[in-house]
Amino acid sequence: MLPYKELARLDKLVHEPARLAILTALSACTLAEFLFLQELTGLTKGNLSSHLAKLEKAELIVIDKHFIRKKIPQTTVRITDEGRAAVDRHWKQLASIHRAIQRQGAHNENHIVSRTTLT
Amino acid sequence: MLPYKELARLDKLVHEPARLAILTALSACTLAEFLFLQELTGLTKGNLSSHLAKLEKAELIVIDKHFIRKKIPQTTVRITDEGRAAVDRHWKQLASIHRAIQRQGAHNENHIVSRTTLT
DNA sequence: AGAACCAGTTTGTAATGTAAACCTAAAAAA
DNA sequence: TTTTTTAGGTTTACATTACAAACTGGTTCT
Repeated sequence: MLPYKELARLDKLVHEPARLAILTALSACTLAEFLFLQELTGLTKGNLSSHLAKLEKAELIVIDKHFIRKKIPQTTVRITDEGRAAVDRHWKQLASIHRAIQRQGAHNENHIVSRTTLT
Repeated sequence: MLPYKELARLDKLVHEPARLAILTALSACTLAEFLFLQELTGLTKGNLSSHLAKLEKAELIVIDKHFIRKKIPQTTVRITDEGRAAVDRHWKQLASIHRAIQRQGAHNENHIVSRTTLT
């Protein structure tokens, strides 16, 4: 596929900044506490909560809500294999698209203009 | 800034897939025709039109609507210096954040879990 | 004249992301 | 003991967004 087309079609579930941050952070953890994740990403609790819900629905993460000593609520999050694959793929895709474009830009001297010159 | 925080705060005007594609394409051109850009990115006319409007409003591009031989309407687009700087910065920022995270991941053996372990 | 086409723009709408308000329970203060 | 504050999130409300579909104004074909 043309690199610009690929770029325009990136998976927005993963690409969205807050979720890319969450997924990337999680892919470096075995398990993460809600509040830890919040500190890491700088998101508000509300936003973190709803982004996590969206990621869980897509089965990219698993959320576990429980209580510490039957008292304090704690939410922990793990990335799924599918989630890890998705975020990995996304970073690789970004890099590969960017490389492809830079190579192309280098050899046509940056003067593409019209449809008629499209190769 | 913590890399995950930086990631979560990326400029969405530039980061959005369609617009990142448009800006990146334009930064490799001196000038581009509307229809050429459409072919390159695979966007529909409607979407391309509204994304372009948004980018123009932010002064990242300049749009010129004119007629060929006073007959056929033609819209051409150029990226501004500001736009070129923004898209350039964005790609560099993505790469640098990713590098920073990979380095960090490498030396703490991927078991970060809770706030109390945050360095 | 009418039909089809071209090059885009505008409109309508469903989904998105965010901040602010809210909830439940525990700990601290009065 | 009652009240207040804090902790750990969730839910709600709203403004913004992105997209597809419908539309516009002109042109060429028949």
